[in-house]
Amino acid sequence: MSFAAHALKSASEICVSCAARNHGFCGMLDGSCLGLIAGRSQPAHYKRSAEILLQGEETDRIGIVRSGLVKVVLLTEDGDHQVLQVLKPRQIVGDPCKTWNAFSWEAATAADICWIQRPTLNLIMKDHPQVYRAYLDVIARQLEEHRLWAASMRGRNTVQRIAFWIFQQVPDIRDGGAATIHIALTRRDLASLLDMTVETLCRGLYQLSDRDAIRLVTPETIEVLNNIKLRLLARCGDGRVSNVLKRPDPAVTTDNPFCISISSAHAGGETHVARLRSVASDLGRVGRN
Amino acid sequence: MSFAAHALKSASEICVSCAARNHGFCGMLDGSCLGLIAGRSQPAHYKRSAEILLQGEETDRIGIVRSGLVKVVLLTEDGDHQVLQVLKPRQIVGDPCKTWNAFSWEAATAADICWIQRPTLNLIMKDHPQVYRAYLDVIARQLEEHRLWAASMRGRNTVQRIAFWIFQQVPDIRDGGAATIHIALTRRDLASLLDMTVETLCRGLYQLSDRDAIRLVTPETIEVLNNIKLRLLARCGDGRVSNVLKRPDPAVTTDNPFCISISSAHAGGETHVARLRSVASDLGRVGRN
DNA sequence: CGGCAGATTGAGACTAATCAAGAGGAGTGG
DNA sequence: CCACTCCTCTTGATTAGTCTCAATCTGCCG
Repeated sequence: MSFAAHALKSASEICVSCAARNHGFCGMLDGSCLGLIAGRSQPAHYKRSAEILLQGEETDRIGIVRSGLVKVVLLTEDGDHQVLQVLKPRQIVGDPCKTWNAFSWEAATAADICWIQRPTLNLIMKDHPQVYRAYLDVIARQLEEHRLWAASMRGRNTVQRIAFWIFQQVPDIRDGGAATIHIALTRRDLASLLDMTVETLCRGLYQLSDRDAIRLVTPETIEVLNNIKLRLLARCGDGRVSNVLKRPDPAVTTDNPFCISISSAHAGGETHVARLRSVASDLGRVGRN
Repeated sequence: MSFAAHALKSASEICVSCAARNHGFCGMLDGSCLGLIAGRSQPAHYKRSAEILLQGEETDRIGIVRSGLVKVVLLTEDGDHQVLQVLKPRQIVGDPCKTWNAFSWEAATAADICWIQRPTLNLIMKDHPQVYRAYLDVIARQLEEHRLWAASMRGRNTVQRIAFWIFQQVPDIRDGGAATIHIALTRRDLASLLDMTVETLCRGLYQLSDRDAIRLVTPETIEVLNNIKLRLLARCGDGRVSNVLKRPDPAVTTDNPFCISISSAHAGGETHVARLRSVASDLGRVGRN
């Protein structure tokens, strides 16, 4: 009992500083429930490129990313490893329902994982259905995120994909200002995530640099010089983008039409799509079919 | 009460013939729980290419595919349709946790959907936590499936992707035998799913036909003449990736399993690539030649 | 200092998109 | 019945984009 109390205490102390404490899975649980789980969870630290879960192995625990980045990789028969997704803090490592892993999970950076034994979680779940709810919510978000990511990679050439990724990394939404971002992933991992070769990634970065959208400070550090230009490069054909950028269009610079989120893409019906299409044609978007 | 009893009865009758009855979401529920849900569900029929859920709209219901194929599409700003995934019977339509839809769901073929109002489901869930469990399981499977699909599309050229897709459609695993499969999707949808243009899809199909792997009976019907050749053209291993990796390899289970993924891919690069290349030549590259 | 792994740059080959056009089928209206 | 349009499927020629192979450069560690 004293052990349990001690465990509970230490875990709670850990939870205080945890990024996932008030958000995601843990954030959806109430105090008593969180205490139960916290008392039975085991934090673990992983160095960069350490294996967290190995594809094909059996595991009876699931984890929550506390800090760092975790990549979901598929090991193919030819020994290649494909980065499918990069998980950020608060997201879940491992497959909730399967005993064996369909993928490998590796630390993309130094990372902390908070582990919970699956049987323990199942026991808690019996008394606290809200755990299911929290779990479902996080997994559903990861599914949506992955679908959106897959969609983002489509219909974009390599430079656009790179620009899009950088654009997503920019912490603040303020346009025009300069932001310094740190590329935590290696070139190899980033290239695999963006589905291209390292060489192409490298060339693409320098293309963005040549166009004064970003500045390559060090191989791991880039500075976003022009966020608007970056965003345009992320979604438009390179040919006519420069033309658009040369003539400052107030409609584009201030109230950028690409700010329109996907959710509202169909709200306006015909006229909305028509308007978007006209904008797209202005920018020379290379669409398919 | 009599109405409820009637609804329960009719729904149960529908359930009897439902493909999802004993599998997936419904299959994980026990009798009483299933009865509760069945009594409150509404079946609906959709014609091919009918909108099931519209991207950006709000919905308070989720659906289960009873029959037919449902495509998850993302409508881009330029009015393009991107097919992200194709859902088969027993899978779930709609986002479980969000009130607005991040994607559109459309009937890829004539399809039947079994709808459940979200508030109703939430009420049932309070008393029957197993519903959460079932729900989580199905969503997790869809996430895994989508991740696997994304991985399958990578590192394969267009002909390999087409061959891979056809190979997945073959109902039986019997090698060597001829099987006739029906392409339920339109060329446009299939091309979008495989991330290529319709022209490329068409050319690829005829390349497979020229190599006597398949025979194009009608535009919608193809006959698999040589399943082994098809699999080789798809660049599939003898088994699934997981099966290969499931075998306990002492080199893998040591403290540095990473050596087989990254290190060997680079350090032993020459010989490894050379070996793969020889295999590839055995399989017959689908180049122009 | 040399080895080593990662990052960068260059030249060439080749895949797949684009543009263009023809063939076939389904529906419509005269 | 035909002509007509519209759409899907198909094939051809061209070109841009990306991968491959190769070499160079960098920082890091023993």
